[in-house]
Amino acid sequence: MNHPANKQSFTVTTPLYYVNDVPHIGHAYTTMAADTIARWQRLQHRDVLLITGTDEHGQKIERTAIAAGVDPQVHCDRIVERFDSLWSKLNIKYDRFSRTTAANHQSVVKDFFQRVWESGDIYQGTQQGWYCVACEEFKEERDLLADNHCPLHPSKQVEWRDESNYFFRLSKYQQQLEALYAERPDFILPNSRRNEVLKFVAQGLQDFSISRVNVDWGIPLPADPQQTIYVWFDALLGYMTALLEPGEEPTLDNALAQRWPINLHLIGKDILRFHAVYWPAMLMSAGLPIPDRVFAHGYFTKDGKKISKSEGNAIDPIELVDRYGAESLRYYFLKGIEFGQDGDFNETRFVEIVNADLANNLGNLVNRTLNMAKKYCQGQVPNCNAADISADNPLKVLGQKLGTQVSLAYDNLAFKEACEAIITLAHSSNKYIDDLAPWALFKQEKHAELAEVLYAALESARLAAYLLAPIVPKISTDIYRQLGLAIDFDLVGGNNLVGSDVNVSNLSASCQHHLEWGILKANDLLGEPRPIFAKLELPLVVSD
RNA sequence: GGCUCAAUAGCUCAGUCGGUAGAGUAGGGGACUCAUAAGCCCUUGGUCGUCAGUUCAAGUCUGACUUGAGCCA
Repeated sequence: MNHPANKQSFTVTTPLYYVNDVPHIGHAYTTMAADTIARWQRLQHRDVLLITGTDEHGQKIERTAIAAGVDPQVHCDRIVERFDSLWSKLNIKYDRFSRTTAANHQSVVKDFFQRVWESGDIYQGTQQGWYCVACEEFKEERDLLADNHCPLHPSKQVEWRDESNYFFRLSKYQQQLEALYAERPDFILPNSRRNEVLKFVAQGLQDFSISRVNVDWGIPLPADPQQTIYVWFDALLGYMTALLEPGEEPTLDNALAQRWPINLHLIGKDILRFHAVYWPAMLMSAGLPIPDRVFAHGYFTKDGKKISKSEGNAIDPIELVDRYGAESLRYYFLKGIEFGQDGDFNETRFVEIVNADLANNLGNLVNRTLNMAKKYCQGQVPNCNAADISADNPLKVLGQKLGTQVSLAYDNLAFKEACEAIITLAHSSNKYIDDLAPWALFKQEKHAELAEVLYAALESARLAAYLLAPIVPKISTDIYRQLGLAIDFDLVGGNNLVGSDVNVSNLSASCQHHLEWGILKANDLLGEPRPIFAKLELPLVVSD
């Protein structure tokens, strides 16, 4: 993730989601993770751009709209609204929402197409074969199910196509791609996904078609306006369009002037091939630098079973967030699942994890410590400073290492590891309090010792809150407020909320050293203790 | 059919260079009282998917197999 040439800026993308259907839990997962990374980078004083958006062209959209009796653009607008409202519910602070139907996107696509055209990598050819509209791809006959049904869409029949199309000379880039993977072993992560790509490329690459005839809902091909650009070619370029400043003249050069190449593409494992093979090859052809990293995360099962429409066991993210709230969901998906591996969503486990960590462990730590400070220290930070606390105080020892440790975890997208390290500090703090029994120290009038113990515990809670802020910003803000620190972790970046720009620099400046242990100042006024997280109720067990 | 990854406690997962298996959580018990019946301590849980091989020694290395997830335009 190092980006020496442009160290202060960090650009991360979610996929541009295909608008053939309303958002599902997978969309929410990728976007929560992207938002967490973006928030982390902003806290580290980087100039962050979080890009999300929608991919709106293609025959599938056209047909879905027609079936619903609306204009494709109307259909897209409706779905986009659903996405945007979910992002708002999940407290996602994106900077750019890139739509492939936006006017400026067409110009960028034209410019890019022109570059690839000039490098001689586009040619006209014929493509015959079975086409699945749902996949927007040609299929090999041997892969089809009985009666020409698509293996990925068993309810749909493939259609025979015999088209004159334009092709991209992917085959030309096999060696360059293999060199790229070899030179940059962490271009594709995790490793298991990288292996898949390596094998795929080693089999030999075939040129792929980048245009469609008889699809009106798309961007006309500059070289032949009778055809439209294949959705994937179009969609990947949406990342570039997103880099344009609002109102800027929409040229490719302008789009790439500031932030190209992108630091991180976060994707689901289903679209790895497009991002790890086609996309870098397209960029090579256009003579452009390649993004730093493509990270493919896993899929979910629900209670151990594959999620599918026919099973009717889809997880509706809107229903979940309405029932449990954004902070719980964000915490569960990032702490409860190893990022990069497949995970399971189980409601009981969800409630258990969130309650154990956020209410019992961290929540209770904050609450009990503040209550003691209120009773024993007149509601002030105990009269003690970090420097006065001995170097072998267990919480100081842990706290001084934690910032580095958690930074590393976030930089590696190891969210689970980050949470575990933070919760370990909270546990150690609870144990430390029990061991030293401040209530007894108070009765014995050992005020200096009492101050030290409570200071160490409060400061550890503060550090935990700071480090968790990218995941649970509202809880962190609440803990900070109770500690008497007026920092709102939600006023960080993101153009989808009014007034945020102003606050970005203020915020990262106001918590410049908060990664370190020992920020609370002796005798500062504390806030009123109040539970930071109300426990969730276990779902009723329904027997089938 | 080819390939990738996974399989360890009820659940979710660690397990480095091969040296007789760990954590969190859930279950059981205890002492405490500052606290959200939270926290702390102790504790019950494992033939490490199966079978072979290499080795003084295999969760770990090798091969085959089983099951699951995925990729093969």
